[in-house]
Amino acid sequence: MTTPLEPPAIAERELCGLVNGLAQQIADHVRERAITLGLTAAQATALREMTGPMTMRELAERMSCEPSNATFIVDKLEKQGLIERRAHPTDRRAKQLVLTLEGNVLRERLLELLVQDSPLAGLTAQQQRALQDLLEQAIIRP
Amino acid sequence: MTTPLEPPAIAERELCGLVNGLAQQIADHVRERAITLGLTAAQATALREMTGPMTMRELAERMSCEPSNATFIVDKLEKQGLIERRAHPTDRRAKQLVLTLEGNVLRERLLELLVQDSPLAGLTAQQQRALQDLLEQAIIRP
DNA sequence: ATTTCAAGCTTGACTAGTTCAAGCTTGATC
DNA sequence: GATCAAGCTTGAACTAGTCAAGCTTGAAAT
Repeated sequence: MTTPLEPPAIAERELCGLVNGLAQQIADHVRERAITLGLTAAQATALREMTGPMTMRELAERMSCEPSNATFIVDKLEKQGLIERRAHPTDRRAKQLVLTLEGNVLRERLLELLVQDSPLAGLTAQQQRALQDLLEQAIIRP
Repeated sequence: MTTPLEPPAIAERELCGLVNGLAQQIADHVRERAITLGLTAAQATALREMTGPMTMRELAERMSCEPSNATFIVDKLEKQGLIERRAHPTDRRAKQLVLTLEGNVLRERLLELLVQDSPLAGLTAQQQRALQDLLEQAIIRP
């Protein structure tokens, strides 16, 4: 059943495992840091993606989840006073999400925490650049 | 509030975003392929990590989750006849997890599917090797 | 204008996944 | 032997996520 004659497939399996491993470490890292701020991982992701005012749909797309799920997450952030649903200036159907002052402060703290002790800290700046180039090429843009 | 004087931190934020992006693509890929085999993503992960007989705790560690969660996942796999809980040969407290014949077959099919059309297919063999080197160095081994 | 259809969001029901605390059996230590 | 720790399971609780249904609104066609 073993196929020692196909080194490329085996290597790619390993590579997938490595990427998965790194992804998991990053996910764990995000979760740990988020918890210290009283956030869950999903809430932290939402906060991270809130680079500016946007609609629910935009946020959902950035988080690659369904709008109904974004509703759920934004509910939590709203209860904590981190985000606001405002009337969209041009489309009355849509909500415009805006971070509160508190939300912005927490977002900055989160981003700082995420960089500190990141799983990528073991690489030199040059290596990080090389990794970035490879990842940019690997990631399929739809 | 913005700090334009710290380019390295900004770059690392981007890099984190890239790794997260790749991780999400891989996760989506895993989920899609798993579904075609009648598995959920978590079940597929468990199957992938079952490189040989191991205890519940070992599997939980490989999946980086709590043992109780492993119980939950293994229950599902056991109901599908893919895995067996056997008595551990030396420790009567522990269970020894073993894939059934069917489980092994499905695992091989899964691993093949995961390699096909992987998000990493856009890289040449040489680039994949370079990526592997970087990831191996980046990943912290605890 | 009016109708029709699509877009944006929410709600409710449901499922999977996850953690935690509690409890049981067994192994190891003193 | 008694005690404590390890391995696993159970049950309760919660997060996250999907899907279908429904409401409001915008856009497009008639």
